[in-house]
Amino acid sequence: MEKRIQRVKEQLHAASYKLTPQREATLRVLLEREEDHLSAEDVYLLVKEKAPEIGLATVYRTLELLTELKVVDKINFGDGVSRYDLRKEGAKHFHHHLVCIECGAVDEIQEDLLGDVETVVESQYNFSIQDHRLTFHGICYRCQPKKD
Amino acid sequence: MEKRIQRVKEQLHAASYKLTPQREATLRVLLEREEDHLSAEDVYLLVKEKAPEIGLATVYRTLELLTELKVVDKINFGDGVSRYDLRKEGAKHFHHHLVCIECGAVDEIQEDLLGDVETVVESQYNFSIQDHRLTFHGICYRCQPKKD
DNA sequence: TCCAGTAATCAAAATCATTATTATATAATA
DNA sequence: TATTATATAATAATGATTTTGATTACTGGA
Repeated sequence: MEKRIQRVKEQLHAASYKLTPQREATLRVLLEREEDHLSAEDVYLLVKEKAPEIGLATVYRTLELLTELKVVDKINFGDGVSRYDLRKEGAKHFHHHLVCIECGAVDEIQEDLLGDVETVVESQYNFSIQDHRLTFHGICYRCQPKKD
Repeated sequence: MEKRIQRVKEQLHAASYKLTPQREATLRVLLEREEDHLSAEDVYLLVKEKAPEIGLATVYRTLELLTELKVVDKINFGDGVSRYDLRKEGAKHFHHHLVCIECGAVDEIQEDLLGDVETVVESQYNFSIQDHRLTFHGICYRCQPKKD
């Protein structure tokens, strides 16, 4: 954990920003809740536990900054709020999501399923892919009708 | 064009809604601008040319209704506004998009590239897929650096 | 150490997309 | 025609996000 914070600190410095206590607290929340897809509000409430004097605007600015530095991904599942996801280190690509229409859970797929598809798109449409976003909507394993 | 309007009219009636002049004007805008990905505001401004007395809320309600009937798809590219796309008739699946990070153009891919991927996801994650959304971000053919 | 200049912060107000409300109009039905 | 349900326009309200203005913290010289 400390190592990752250290690395983000270096990234910030490289872009001539500083790792302030507020930014560090925000980052720690993101690291602790790595598996979740937190909204800005969620992050704010969690950061407040560590640093009660922080403001919502600061959290927004920090998340935006981290997005810019590609430390986090800003995702939008169409539910009206932006969510923030820590990028796996070294991951070039956005991972994929399974959104359950029953319970609303969002699961992740880490593997890159799109290798072949990308090749087709690149050549057929002469489109130079930087990133992709793939979301499946359906019913997750937890909500599958039980057969008994 | 008239045929498609007629068909939507039937769909509306089947769900006990009516094709009011405002709804028809909205639908006509969508048909005329089929290739675009219009925001609610865009649609509103265009409909206003035909039917100046229409209100923004009515456009929103109409778009919502058409989404419900699966006449249009409501898409979110993460730019803060929802966009509305007429569904190709008979299309079961959402089509895919190529979003250019240079010029902002949004192109469409009609073919379903995800058949194999879906099979993997369904079996491996025990996830019953209803729909999918795939967006590639990159540089479109128009913005490719010319080699001269 | 003191100071100037910049960066970062908080709190509050502003903005933007969207939704809810309300009163009115229009159409469908008895 | 009287009654009821639907749809509408205009406006207000909402909720997420951004901007603003005043304040504070940090940095590198005199």
